[in-house]
Amino acid sequence: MVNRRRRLTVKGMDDSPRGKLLSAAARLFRQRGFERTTVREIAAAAGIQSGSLFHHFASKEDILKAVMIEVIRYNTARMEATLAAAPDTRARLRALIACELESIVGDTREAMLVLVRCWESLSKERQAEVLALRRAYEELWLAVLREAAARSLVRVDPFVLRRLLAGMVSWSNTWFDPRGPTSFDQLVDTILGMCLREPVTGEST
Amino acid sequence: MVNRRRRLTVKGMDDSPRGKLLSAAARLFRQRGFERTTVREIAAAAGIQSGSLFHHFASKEDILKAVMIEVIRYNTARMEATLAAAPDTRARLRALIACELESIVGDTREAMLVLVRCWESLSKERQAEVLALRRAYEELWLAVLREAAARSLVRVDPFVLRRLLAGMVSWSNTWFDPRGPTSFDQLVDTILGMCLREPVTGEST
DNA sequence: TAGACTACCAAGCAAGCGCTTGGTATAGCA
DNA sequence: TGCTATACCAAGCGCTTGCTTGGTAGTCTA
Repeated sequence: MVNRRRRLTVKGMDDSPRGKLLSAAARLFRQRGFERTTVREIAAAAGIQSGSLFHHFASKEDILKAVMIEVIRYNTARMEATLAAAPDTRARLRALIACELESIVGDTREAMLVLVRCWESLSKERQAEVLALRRAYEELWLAVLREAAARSLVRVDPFVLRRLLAGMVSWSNTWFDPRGPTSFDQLVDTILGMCLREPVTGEST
Repeated sequence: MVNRRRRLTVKGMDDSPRGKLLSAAARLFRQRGFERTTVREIAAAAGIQSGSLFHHFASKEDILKAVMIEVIRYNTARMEATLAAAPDTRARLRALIACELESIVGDTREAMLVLVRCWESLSKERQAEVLALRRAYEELWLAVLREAAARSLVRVDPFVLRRLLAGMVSWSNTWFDPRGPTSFDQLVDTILGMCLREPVTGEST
């Protein structure tokens, strides 16, 4: 299902001049943080001079926003496709966890870290724009969690459970190593098991 | 037990000139981020001129490190005291969760957010110094989690469980409101219930 | 051919930053 | 009294930053 071996380029971050800038920016923002990444560095990483960069983006902050928007779009689409293929509520819940974890530790890791770590560097206006897009993604989550609660699959209130899950998955970027003792699927099942009313068979790690 | 109504000053951040600087810095770093907080702003918030600040700290980054060290010390001491008063393993696990949550959403909220959010702004050398101190705190966690696993109180491997818990608790700073529908104690019990092998009675939110 | 569009270059501006330097003032102690 | 330590002030240094400005070059279309 989800290809975890290859770190794919986020859609929208292709080989066009704009795409190259976004890719370079995502990587540098993740490595150095937004504030400590200069436009000269981004331009150099994309193979152009710094003044040229302002032909594509009005400001450094607009680059940050664009990185965030691209990764949200990509992962929302993936989540929708994956949900559509899940046969029941429990499978859909597992798919949510797996997709979000994949976005954080897999192919869109860099850009997702930018979303989480550079959020405060975005102005309130731009945050609002990004949040508007993020809302659709969050609705996917809440719809499935409400369904799971209605079927007594989970014990915790959907609002709270979503946030506890977001914490577990987001934090995994600080420690999860797919080559470590815990595999990706094991971690997904562990997290799922912590949410379900009854333990999952064979879920212990 | 834990006083959650009053936002206490972190020890070490008293009314001395140095303490006033640390308090001001913690607040500004949390509000603006490390990079976007200038030494002029910190000095002004503490009631002095910016040049004077370097009498107390060698660099801006040393201020950041000091904020982190103070909050780790304070919370480690609190955790130790709280654990000493817990009668059994389950109570100790609950105490860990409650203490960490209190540090994140309660009295040391500002400084804890600085620890989490400004971590990347610290040089590797200083990160190592802070981590050395943090290790004692993490050992408190792992000791209790190992005990819980040995008594079959929890299903998940202690190493993994600690990290999933860290995610849930850390992320709570983005959403938890003590005046909201979920109380502090309810949230503690919810998180605890997700860790235990058997559901906690009356734990649903 | 000329104009519009895309994409880039090079130079440099204005603002702001962490930190230094040379000083003053006060308190405590021998 | 003189020295030391603590704590502060004020001015300014050298450097960095995001962005502007004036330009060149290539492609496409009427």
